[in-house]
Amino acid sequence: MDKFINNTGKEDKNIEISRDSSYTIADIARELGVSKTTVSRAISGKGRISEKTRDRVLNLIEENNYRPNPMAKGLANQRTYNICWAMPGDSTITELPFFQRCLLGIVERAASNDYDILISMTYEENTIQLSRILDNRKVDGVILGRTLTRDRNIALLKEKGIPFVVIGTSDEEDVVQVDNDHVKACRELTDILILKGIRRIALIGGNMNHTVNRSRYEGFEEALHSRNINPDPNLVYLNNEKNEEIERAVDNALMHNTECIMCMDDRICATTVHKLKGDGVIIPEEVKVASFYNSSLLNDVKTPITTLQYDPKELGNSACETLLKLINGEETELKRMLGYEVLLKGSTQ
Amino acid sequence: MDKFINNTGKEDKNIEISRDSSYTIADIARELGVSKTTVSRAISGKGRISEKTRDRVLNLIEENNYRPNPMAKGLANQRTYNICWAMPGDSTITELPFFQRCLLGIVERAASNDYDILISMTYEENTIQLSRILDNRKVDGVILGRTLTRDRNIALLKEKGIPFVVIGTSDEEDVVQVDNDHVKACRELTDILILKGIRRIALIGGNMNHTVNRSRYEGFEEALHSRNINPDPNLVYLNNEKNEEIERAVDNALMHNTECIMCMDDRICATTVHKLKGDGVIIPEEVKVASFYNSSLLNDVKTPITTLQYDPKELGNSACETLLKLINGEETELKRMLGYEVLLKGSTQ
DNA sequence: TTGAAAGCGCTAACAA
DNA sequence: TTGTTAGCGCTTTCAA
Repeated sequence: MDKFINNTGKEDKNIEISRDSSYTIADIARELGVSKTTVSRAISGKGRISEKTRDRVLNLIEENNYRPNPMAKGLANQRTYNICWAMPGDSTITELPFFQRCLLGIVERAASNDYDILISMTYEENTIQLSRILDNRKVDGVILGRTLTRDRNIALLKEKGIPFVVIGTSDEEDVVQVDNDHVKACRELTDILILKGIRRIALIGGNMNHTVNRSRYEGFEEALHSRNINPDPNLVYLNNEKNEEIERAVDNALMHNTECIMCMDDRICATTVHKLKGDGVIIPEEVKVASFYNSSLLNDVKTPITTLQYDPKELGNSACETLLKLINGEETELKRMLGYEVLLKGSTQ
Repeated sequence: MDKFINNTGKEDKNIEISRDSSYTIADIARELGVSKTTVSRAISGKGRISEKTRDRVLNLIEENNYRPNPMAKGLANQRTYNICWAMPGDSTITELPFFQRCLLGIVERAASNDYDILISMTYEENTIQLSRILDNRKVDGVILGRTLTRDRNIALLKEKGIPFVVIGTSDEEDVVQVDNDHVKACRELTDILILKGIRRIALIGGNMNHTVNRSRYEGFEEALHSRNINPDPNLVYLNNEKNEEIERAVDNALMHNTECIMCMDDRICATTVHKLKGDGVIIPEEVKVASFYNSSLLNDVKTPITTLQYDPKELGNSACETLLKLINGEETELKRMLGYEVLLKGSTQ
């Protein structure tokens, strides 16, 4: 422990190195016998300055481990150098690793541009939390973690006129989006199952206010249509939130002779698999199972599940990159689609 | 959608209400014919001011939905009004709902004091991410989400001299801690099992560099000792990280005739239960199972598992409250212990 | 190429 | 009770 804590020699050295935290641009200027302006120019790289003086300044800065005071810089530039990560606060969703993984990508990208991430929770019903942060002007832009149909948070963001990027899809114009191509991915996975000769595919889905679920449904339907299969309304179960609802849907699907149960996300799939096991239904012999989203929730399942796989960290990274461009007034695509993978496993063999 | 987005009437009204975002204290002063100081005093409540003028100021502020510029305020006060939430970035841990739930409590408490949360990821091996945020001085204090033995992040925080609170336990002096009483909780749960007549209790544990795991082990051992049971070294398996290691531990425990497998956390428990099921071992008839931590990971298990239960949100809330006190120079306890619940379920009957 | 000075929006010591 | 003034630490215009 001594090694880290009580080595006073090291501590002293550090105190010397990092100096007082209120070591300012003025101190540097004085030590070098130049003006604050010159120092500022050396740091920002803006304006003319001789190589020689720039190097002198930069060296001293390096030596003293000087960092500009972010608030002074912010006040002068009218910037906070913070980005808001607005993630759902609903308890069922907080459990999912998806948003944590996005965050990892966001933090990484932000840090490399000397930006930091401020957290806000969002809710379907109200926008007060996000409102507070926007009103307080603590951030230069916002990444919205999920989209809803008629999304009140998007409305709020537009109203406030702050740069923002959504992870997800939105019908509204002028909303910069980054998303996986759920429609295409789900169409492809469904189509593969159809090509395997499966016809009676059931779909158990979640909240249809979430645009991601709409996209998944759309892809599913498109695949059926393109193969001239009429979707059986008895096999489509949407808007299931609670475990009991999902279990009931499984019962109904079995009753209607489904060959394969398609789950819209990993939580639905975990519950479905658990229910099937409890009922002694064997996967894939008696019924096949596939999921439109993969996560560690499905790790502990005996039969590996056929799923679609995305990379949430890359999503976050990309969303952050796009937002930084917006903030800096650079051009960006309005809609950026990231890839996916189809993982065919034992549950559909 | 119109209702939220295109109601230009509403939009206009809002634009009028929230005014230009660069509406400042000087504008208020001018409109009211008073000085900026007076306005500042009305807002902060510091210094003498007549009720009448205060009300006049406050009313105008309300009307115009004025918010002080956080950077100007910060620059003048030498405060950021931000708190850093330093959570583990290791992928296995990011999956756990624990830290998200803590965050919920932290955000809630911070917001009610007009503080915001900045994210930093921490790692066992390096401290660069946290270093960056501290050097940049974007936060007034830090909440460290977990503690390690010989924790480099704690060393860093001490060195920088920034107020901080850890969630977890630390041997070092002068570290303000908020934690559940793991030692006591684990002792109690273990003791209950002993009282049920169980003698051959196996323990499968995780990384012993994490202080939480040390505390759990301590509680387990204390219970055995106090009942004069000699812990069988063949039944204690520590430092298991990968699933294969856990599964091997389960095999060994069964081989050594364990009556009950105690898991140090929910992930270990989920893997253990899955492994037992796969091997056709029936819970609780052939072997009992209990866990020192409960979470949604254990929801989808057929036999409900006996566990200890904590409230991570309360933990976050409490840590944030404590940190705010530290920042404001108020007194705080050095160590705050929160409660727990013992949930006896079918897995130990 | 460099510097003086004003300004970003707020606080607080001091004076009135 | 209120106002004047001088900062907080940085950027930027304008002048040298």
